[in-house]
Amino acid sequence: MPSTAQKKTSSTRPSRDAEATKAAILAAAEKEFAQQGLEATRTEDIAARTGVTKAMIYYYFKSKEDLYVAVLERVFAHAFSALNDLKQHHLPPEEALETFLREVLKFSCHNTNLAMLMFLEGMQNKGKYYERAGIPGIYKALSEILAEGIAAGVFRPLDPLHTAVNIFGACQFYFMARENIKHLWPAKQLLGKPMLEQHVQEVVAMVMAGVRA
Amino acid sequence: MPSTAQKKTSSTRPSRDAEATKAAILAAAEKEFAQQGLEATRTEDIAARTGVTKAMIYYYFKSKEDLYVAVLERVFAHAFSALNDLKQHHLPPEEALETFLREVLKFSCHNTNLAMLMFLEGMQNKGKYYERAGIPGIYKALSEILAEGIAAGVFRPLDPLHTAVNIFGACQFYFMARENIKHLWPAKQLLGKPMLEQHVQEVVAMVMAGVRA
DNA sequence: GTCTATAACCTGATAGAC
DNA sequence: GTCTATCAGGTTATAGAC
Repeated sequence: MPSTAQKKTSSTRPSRDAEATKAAILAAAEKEFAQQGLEATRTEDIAARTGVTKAMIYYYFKSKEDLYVAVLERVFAHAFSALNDLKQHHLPPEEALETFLREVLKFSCHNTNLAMLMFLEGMQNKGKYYERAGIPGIYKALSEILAEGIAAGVFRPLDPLHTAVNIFGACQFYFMARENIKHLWPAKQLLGKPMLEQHVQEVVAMVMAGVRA
Repeated sequence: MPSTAQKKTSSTRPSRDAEATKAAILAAAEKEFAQQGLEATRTEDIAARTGVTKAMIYYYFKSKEDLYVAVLERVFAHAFSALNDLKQHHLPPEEALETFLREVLKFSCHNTNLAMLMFLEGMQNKGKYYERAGIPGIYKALSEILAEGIAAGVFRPLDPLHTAVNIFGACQFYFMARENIKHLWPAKQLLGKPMLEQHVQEVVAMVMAGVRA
């Protein structure tokens, strides 16, 4: 309940700046939607987090749903297209897998809300607001890399689709369960640079070892 | 929006049976809370799913929050204590890890809402309704097994805490992302027995290979 | 134990002043 | 562009009949 609608507009965000206000609303909405999902998010909370009033949300975005779609669009579009582009390169399986993993993790580290938004959208809204086939696409891209590696004999026999899902789990769970796991490192910032770098390293190492023949 | 409050009480659930009604409410509430979280869940939807009226929820549980706590209690208590009991056995690291994995997966397969409930409770309510230290406990139990394996030389050098989190991710993601991944297997039942058994097998194989020295 | 009806409250969305 | 005031609709929770 962040109800302290502190009006620090003048310090951090110039008053009467359309672009700045719109961006601030989008950023605040992203955090709220990633935490609560579409329905449970209150426009009042987004406004408070932004430092403007509720009316501004309806001025820039015509409804809560439209704001939600705008948030998803902004966060997903870039990430998905970059992952699908990797398919063009046709690297040898081991390199392809590591490259793919690092790319997925790059996006997740860069926007730590991505995993949550994707997942809540699927679970709560059944993908109603973001079909795009982009989500199945990334699982398929990964499973194809795995299948090629098996055929080439560099990966052990495994089910490519199941393993693709489980690999994504290893990559994303850290971000999705952060409130459950943060007490494991009382002195560290879970989303700080050192911890994120270690997460990437540990996931890559475990997955590569986990699939190798 | 399951608003068809079909009154099939006489067929599946005898009218005026306190225990049956209470159990039916708990079961329906579990599904809704696992999907929507506490705030976004509507008592009306729970009632409709149960086949009774809203008033019954407040008769058996005095508030939505109390019902939520009852659901968490019922689902978590058993699972966590069983996992913590494993620590007593002191098996060799490899056996201990595989036993632990299979136990975690047994609970997740038996109650496919467990992962979602745990995770939404952490993310949305910051563990307010279910601290119990049970959640950190299971990560620590797993990381201790990993640490022992490294010391014994049977596991490769890895960060035990990070790896424990990532292993849980590989186990649980399948259940949490089910709406995102179900289209990958158009002909199969994601939560049917054959698929769950394959999930267990794939996770165990990948994790064991992923940590072995 | 179960239902219907309703009270009290909250939230998305709009109108209109500045 | 931004705010205040307000409405319509929906939600939790309760009262009281059966």
